[in-house]
Amino acid sequence: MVRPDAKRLCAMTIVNSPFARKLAAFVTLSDSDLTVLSDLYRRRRVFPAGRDLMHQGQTSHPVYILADGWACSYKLLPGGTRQIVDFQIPGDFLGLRSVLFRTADHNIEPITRVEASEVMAHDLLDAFARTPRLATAVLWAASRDEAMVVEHLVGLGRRNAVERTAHFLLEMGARLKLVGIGSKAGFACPLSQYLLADALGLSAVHINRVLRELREDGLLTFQHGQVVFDDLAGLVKLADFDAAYLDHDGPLLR
Amino acid sequence: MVRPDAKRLCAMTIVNSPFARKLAAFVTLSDSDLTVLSDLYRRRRVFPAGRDLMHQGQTSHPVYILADGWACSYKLLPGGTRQIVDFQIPGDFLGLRSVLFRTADHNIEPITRVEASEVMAHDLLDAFARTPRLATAVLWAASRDEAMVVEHLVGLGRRNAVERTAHFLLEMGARLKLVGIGSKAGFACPLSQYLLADALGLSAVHINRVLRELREDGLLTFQHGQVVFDDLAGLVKLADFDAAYLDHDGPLLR
DNA sequence: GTCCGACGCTGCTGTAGGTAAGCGCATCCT
DNA sequence: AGGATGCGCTTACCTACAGCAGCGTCGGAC
Repeated sequence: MVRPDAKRLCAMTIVNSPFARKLAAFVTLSDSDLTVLSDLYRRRRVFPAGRDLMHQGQTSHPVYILADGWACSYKLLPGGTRQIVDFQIPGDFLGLRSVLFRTADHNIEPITRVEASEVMAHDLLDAFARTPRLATAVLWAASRDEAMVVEHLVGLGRRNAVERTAHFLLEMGARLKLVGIGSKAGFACPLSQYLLADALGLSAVHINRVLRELREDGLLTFQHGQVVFDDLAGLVKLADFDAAYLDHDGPLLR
Repeated sequence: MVRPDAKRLCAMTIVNSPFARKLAAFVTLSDSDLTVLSDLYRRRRVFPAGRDLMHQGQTSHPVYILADGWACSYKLLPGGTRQIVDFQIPGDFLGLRSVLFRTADHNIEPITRVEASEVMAHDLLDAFARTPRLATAVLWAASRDEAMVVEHLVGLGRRNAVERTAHFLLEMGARLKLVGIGSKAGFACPLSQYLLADALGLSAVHINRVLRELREDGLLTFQHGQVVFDDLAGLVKLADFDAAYLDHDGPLLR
């Protein structure tokens, strides 16, 4: 049996993890929630940048919680091109959706060196059974992820390159702020223009044009791995970005 | 208490509903699963074509199971344009995803006259608790829906107009075949070229050209509300469509 | 009847964004 | 030092698609 103060200490260390910070944005987590959470963190693993850690068609892979670094999930097309569906940042799940299917339907590639905790599906369900609030928070986070995919889809279908790029970078800013990396001013961004292009359905050359345009219009500067929002209000208006997303500080449900 | 043979009769009538047919494609449903299912069907409602039955920003709306007709979920953009995220056909949920959020993040519009069963979130969770297999099947169906949204996103990002249109119509064909409407040969399709355009991120005029092109190449005919696959193999190849999707007849998990 | 609105179809013109190619500047290797 | 290699940046040219305008057909309202 663990002594209460040791438990507390454990909860203290976990509370600043990106995953906990993200969930805490949806519901207020109790100490017991946090200790259950910390159990999920045990099997920490490290992956180098560039080598896929999940392939489409691969059967029965584990689920990870990203602790550090960036990854992306993408699909390959026969022409050799690819479409990046979403980027994962600290606090996000890797491969949660495809755990229900026996086979993954997309690839996941670490963009930087990545640290992630491997979670057994069984342990996760077990944790849900013990702490319903945690289950609610995770489901909520999953719904938010899906809503972001939908927003991405809308952008690809009906927004032009500039709006789309602005919207994307605003959204990344909001997500990073939520887990304590980055702020309203900007964020450190390890994405190359090629990655941006594959995510936004554009060519790398055109991404370059778009970034220059945004820079020259005094809206946003993306240089040397750093995104700076030069005119946040202007960007939000241009991209039709839901600003509530960027702003909320406390949990939505107490 | 219902007599066993009455129960059986009830299960017999429900088994041919689109919803049950769809779930049965994922897991084999027992008689008791089917009776639980039939309880969900009680509050049947009818909606006329064209008038939205859910608005983005609307709070605390119910969930429906579509029994007859077509609907679409879409998002409006400030320019007055819209992007259709997905079409719903018999057997599909309406508004399942946004039930976790307090407010819906998209609109749902009936394309034809629509019959749908209103389901209380509580009843649904109750049904899940009683029949885990049903819960599995529903989760599976939800995952499939999300996978389709992802595939739609990939199409918008990296497929040209012809491939995208072909892929879309193949997918609708596969979905309709699953619930017993339509076949490998084709299906009845109430979508106007304007709706197609809003879903595929194109203009209605260009959809028209694309459909003509597909027709002239002997691949597919879409005329008078009827889609006919003239050259299924050619279409599958052109669109890079996952044919396994179209083929499976029995449940994936027994 | 004839008016009117949906919807489908086509031709013309403009443009957003793709493709190809090349340069500069880092970093890494040998 | 010299050559790879990767990434950012730019220019010139080309195409897939949008926008607009117009015309035909069907079906419903009056």
